Amino acid sequence: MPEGHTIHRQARLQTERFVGEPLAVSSPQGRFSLGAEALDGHSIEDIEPRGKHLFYTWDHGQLLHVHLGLFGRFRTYRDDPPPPTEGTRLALRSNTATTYLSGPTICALLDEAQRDRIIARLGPDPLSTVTDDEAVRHIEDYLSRRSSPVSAALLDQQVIAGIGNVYRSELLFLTGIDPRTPSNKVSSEQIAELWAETVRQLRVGERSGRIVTTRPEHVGVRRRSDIRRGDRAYVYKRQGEACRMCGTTIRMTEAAGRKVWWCPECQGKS
DNA sequence: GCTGCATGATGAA
DNA sequence: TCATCCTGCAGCA
Repeated sequence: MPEGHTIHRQARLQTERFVGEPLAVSSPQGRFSLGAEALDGHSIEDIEPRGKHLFYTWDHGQLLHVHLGLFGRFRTYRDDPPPPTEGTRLALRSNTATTYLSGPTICALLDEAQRDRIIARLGPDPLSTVTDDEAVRHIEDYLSRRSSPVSAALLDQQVIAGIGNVYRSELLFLTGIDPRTPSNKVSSEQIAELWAETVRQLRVGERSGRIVTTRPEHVGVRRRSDIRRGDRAYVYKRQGEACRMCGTTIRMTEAAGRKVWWCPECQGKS
């Protein structure tokens, strides 16, 4: 679930459901009890997504920081929520909705200086208001200074904030870039295209709540909504299978300690 | 029931 | 590069 699109989607949905009314806040699991106590009965004024981070501003000035990490998950219920599971770190309850957070890497109160430091370390967020020129310039600047593979750079949140391991493989495929290309050998045109594709894809992900990068005509259906579960990606986790574009066998390698999949024919021929 | 793996990130070595 | 933290689930006995 959790790449940048999930975070922005949650910010949007939770804003609709929770902002502006007093909430019952608790930590059924107990690991955030003190924090929950400090928030209980107060209301959220603002929820700000940045890359994979969520920052909640409360009416009494408290700041809540949530990062889902690899396992974190929000579960939201409109009417009668089931009892929270044992692992529920944070429960937010309004009159009409309940959200349970489990498995986050971070769920903690912080101050403005700490928040600002986190934000300062992040590259442009494709779902926030940054101009394309600024973003491309930032990425170009960063990539030009390194010779490590572009696939490693793409997981670095300082380069682009919000890309994770699924989008990494898919975006490199969609832009025809070989994942092993040294960062400083990626052309300006490719960087501009990579950014545009990133914005496009994360917007689709934010709206649909899932990562779907394939186009209907490439997976044998008419409409995007008909795309089957196993057909949502061009290369991610498809090692040994045929490329949906050219039929070449998809390959896998590792970069930045995580798996990357790519098509040796569609990527890196330029 | 147990094992391994996963859309993440950090700090030590 | 490795170990570590966070949870859930598929696959297997």
